[in-house]
Amino acid sequence: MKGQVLAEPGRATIIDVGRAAGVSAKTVSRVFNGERYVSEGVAQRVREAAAALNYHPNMLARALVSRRSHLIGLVYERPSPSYVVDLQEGVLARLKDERYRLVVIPVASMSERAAEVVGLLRSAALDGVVLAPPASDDPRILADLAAAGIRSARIAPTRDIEAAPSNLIDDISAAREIAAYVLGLGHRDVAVILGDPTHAATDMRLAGYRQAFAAAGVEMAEDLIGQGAFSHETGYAAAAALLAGPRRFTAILAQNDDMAVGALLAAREAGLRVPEDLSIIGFDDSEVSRISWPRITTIRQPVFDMAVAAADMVIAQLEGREPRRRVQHAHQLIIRESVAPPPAG
Amino acid sequence: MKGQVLAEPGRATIIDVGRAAGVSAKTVSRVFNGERYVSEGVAQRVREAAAALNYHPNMLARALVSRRSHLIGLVYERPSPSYVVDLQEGVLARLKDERYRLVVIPVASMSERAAEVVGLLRSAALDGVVLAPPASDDPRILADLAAAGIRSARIAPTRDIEAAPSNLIDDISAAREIAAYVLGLGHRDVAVILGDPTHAATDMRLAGYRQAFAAAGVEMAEDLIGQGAFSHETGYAAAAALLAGPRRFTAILAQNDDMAVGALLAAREAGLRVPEDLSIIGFDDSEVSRISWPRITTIRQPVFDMAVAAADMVIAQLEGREPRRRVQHAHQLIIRESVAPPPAG
DNA sequence: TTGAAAGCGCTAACAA
DNA sequence: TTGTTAGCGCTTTCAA
Repeated sequence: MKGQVLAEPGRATIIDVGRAAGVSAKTVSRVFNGERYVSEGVAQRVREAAAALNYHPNMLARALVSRRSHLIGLVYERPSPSYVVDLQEGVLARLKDERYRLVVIPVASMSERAAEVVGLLRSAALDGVVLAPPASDDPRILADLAAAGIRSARIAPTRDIEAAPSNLIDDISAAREIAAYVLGLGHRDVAVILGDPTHAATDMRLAGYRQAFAAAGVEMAEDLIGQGAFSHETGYAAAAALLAGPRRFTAILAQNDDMAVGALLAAREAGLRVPEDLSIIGFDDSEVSRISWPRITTIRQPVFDMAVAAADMVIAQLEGREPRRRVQHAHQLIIRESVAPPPAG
Repeated sequence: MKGQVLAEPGRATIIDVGRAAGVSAKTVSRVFNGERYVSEGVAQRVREAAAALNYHPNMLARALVSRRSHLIGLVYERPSPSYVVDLQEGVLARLKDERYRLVVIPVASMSERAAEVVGLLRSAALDGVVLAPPASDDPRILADLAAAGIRSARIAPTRDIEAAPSNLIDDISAAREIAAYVLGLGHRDVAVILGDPTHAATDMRLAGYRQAFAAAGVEMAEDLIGQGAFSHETGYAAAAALLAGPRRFTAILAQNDDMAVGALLAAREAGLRVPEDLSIIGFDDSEVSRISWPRITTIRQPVFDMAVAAADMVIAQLEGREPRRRVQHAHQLIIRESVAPPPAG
């Protein structure tokens, strides 16, 4: 029995391995980090000793000395489940095989955000973060992150596009296209359901709709603009309110798919057939748009790809490479069964 | 100029704060950890110095010395987005205000799992993990976790219920109830769409169906049992195959809601009305069951609550408290519009 | 190609 | 009530 004993948790350290292999701790470190200048014989001995002792490097110690936690955060405000999962899977796809881990940081609401991000900065020891809306548009968050030396990349920001690496689609053009498609089918009385007003996409998409109406020479009815917040429930409520109002319309432009599906339910309850009596249009091409009935005509926004690219931008910065500053991702009009020409009458 | 200078990252340490406040590092540590035995005057000075230096504790250093990363993992195999999000939100709800962070660890498939979990053990420095199916049923994973000293709690395990803290519903009874309900309406030719065979819930739910059939004295048609894997697509495919087969049936028992919605699509494409011509039954009460049309009759499984409880069990262990070993959560039959008595003919 | 010494920023244990 | 001394397990000098 020597005076030195393994710590109670029984976890072997680099020193134990070194002792067992008859080398210094530094040499063990070299082997485990794949550094050059270790003779193959020594490396072999070290590996055997490590295996025998069931040694695994302590990430916490590594993190302390290297100042790298290998933790990447994903900050988002809970929209629909499928959007969140697309986002996460995209980031994870890029992190895979990279030694980085994903920490999810959903924030409940605008008001909570400030405190939430302070907490994020102070306590989470993140190396970098991917910011989804609306955090991606918050100048204060960007400033705090930069001040704390936390790398970031953004999904769908609309302001200060150059402030941090960005991944975008052209929301205005996309909204214009889909509205033009609807108007092109002959619709003239078109309702709109807006998303959360704190998300900049809400304004951009509305601007795109307006451009399409202007180009078609159709007046947009301001009293047919309902307010939602990107959820199924708010889409349902907004559509129900519009349908209960005095003004008739033959199509609804919802600013995302969840609200479009909510509107679908409201239409059914009002006894309307979709698309024969009422056309319903979404945005995002999220899973619900594909599994609803009828399936929703929408704009495909490559959330997964955007998340992959954002994660890549964060990693590039962490590795000292220059990240791409701004990637414009392609959107696409997806025509499905929820839209038809307006009823003859 | 002293010889000692702040590190380039400019981040103040506990020593800098101590120097500025005229106290030792340990005293600063006491203040920041809310320990007793610090006079209010000193505490005040320390706080002011910390604020002036923009000091924030280094979590990595804390983690090293306390042997706590404050990271909790969530291991799951990607089922539907709404299930995943329910799970995450449940864990996060319990972690909120607890200084723990959630690291998501989706594993692609059974085969990947072993290596994935080895990686988890070795590299992620997790304090604890919540295991969703099918990881929650894997004895090897449980053994490895225990060996590594990582606390765990499980969602919906079916084997070795006492091996680690568990959260369950009574899948057999639940499946029996919903099948009994369908048989009670008069259905006799009932198809089944199974979930992923590697998930134990698949077997349990089938067993429950069988019990109901036996109790009703109805023979279960083995050639009406289709294989799915819990996804919308597999539900669609399995239902389409059954509908294309020779044998008629008036109801489909799908083992989750996603597959039920897939079956709904297949029924529509086959020109069948749901529920007039064909009843469709799901399981889980996930979001899709509420937003589909018709809405799906299903069994409510409180995934969110189970995740909250599982996170609580992990935290209890980390704090040295005795966790609850086994919580049986209540399920509930949710009757909606996708089921009707069999057509008269 | 290898090792010794120093220290990352913090806290536990003890002393004052 | 406060401070001192040792590390946590690893990597980074720098020397051999």
